[in-house]
Amino acid sequence: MKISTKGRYALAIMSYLARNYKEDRYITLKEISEKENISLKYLEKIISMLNKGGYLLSLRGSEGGYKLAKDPKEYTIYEIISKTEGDIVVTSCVDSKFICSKKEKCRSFKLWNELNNVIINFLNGKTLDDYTKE
Amino acid sequence: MKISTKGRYALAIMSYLARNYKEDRYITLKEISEKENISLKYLEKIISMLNKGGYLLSLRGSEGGYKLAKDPKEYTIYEIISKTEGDIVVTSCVDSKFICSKKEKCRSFKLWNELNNVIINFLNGKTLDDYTKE
DNA sequence: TGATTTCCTACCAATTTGGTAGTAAAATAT
DNA sequence: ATATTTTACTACCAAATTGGTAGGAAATCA
Repeated sequence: MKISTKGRYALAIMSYLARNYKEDRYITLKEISEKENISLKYLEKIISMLNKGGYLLSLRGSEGGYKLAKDPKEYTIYEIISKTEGDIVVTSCVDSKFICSKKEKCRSFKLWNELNNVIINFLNGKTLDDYTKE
Repeated sequence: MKISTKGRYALAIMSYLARNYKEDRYITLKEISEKENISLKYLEKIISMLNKGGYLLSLRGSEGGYKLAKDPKEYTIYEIISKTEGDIVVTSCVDSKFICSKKEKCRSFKLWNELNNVIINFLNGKTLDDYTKE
């Protein structure tokens, strides 16, 4: 029942980019690594999970780096966490891919599905902008 | 971000005992193991975490087994889960034992602490009786 | 062309998860 | 008494996950 470092570091990266959103420059992982005290190599791995399908903008070479593709208000915390940790499913039966004929009647499914929704609604209700300004 | 089998099986055990609460007899793990399809040895391990400080009543020998020490309405789901999984702490900094001078100002702490409370409140708001009747 | 920085693949140690095995101790049935 | 049942306790183990590291290729800019 834990958010791993992957998710927490992902949020740290995104928040760093959000705080520098107005400057509109590419920010290197080296800079984030030094300011946030996270290993560069680990950051590379984490950001590669975020940097898919145009979720971020990136550029190689000097003066390169990463920046947000859209306004911090348009990123939800849930998105950021689930891109790194995978979909939040407190038990595997809650996963929509999980096939179980007893779902309708199952006490256990009902409980965990409800808990899952409580968590997702909470994380979907907050944007990166909310988080960064808080 | 998962509830492990330990917590889920603990709930299955407790719910089984709750469903038989009115009969007022000791119920063997063998019976629960067969009805719920969980290995006897694993159940022993899990129930040993629950059976502490008078949380359950137990008796050895034939006609022995386990039964609830109080009414199903007086057990919360949170208690049951935390006895087997440990306290729910979505990040270690949320733990009251964790000392960090930045807690007051920390965005990250605020977010995870709030999420933690959302989860705990949800699980504390439901009793074993609610769960069993559902 | 040299420095910088992302991108990609592979590897690895430590921890957690999900158990199993064996035996001792207590209570009951015969 | 003693055989059976059932909890109680300790130790072990394989597989998966977590939290990284290492090395090099490819792109971009000065």
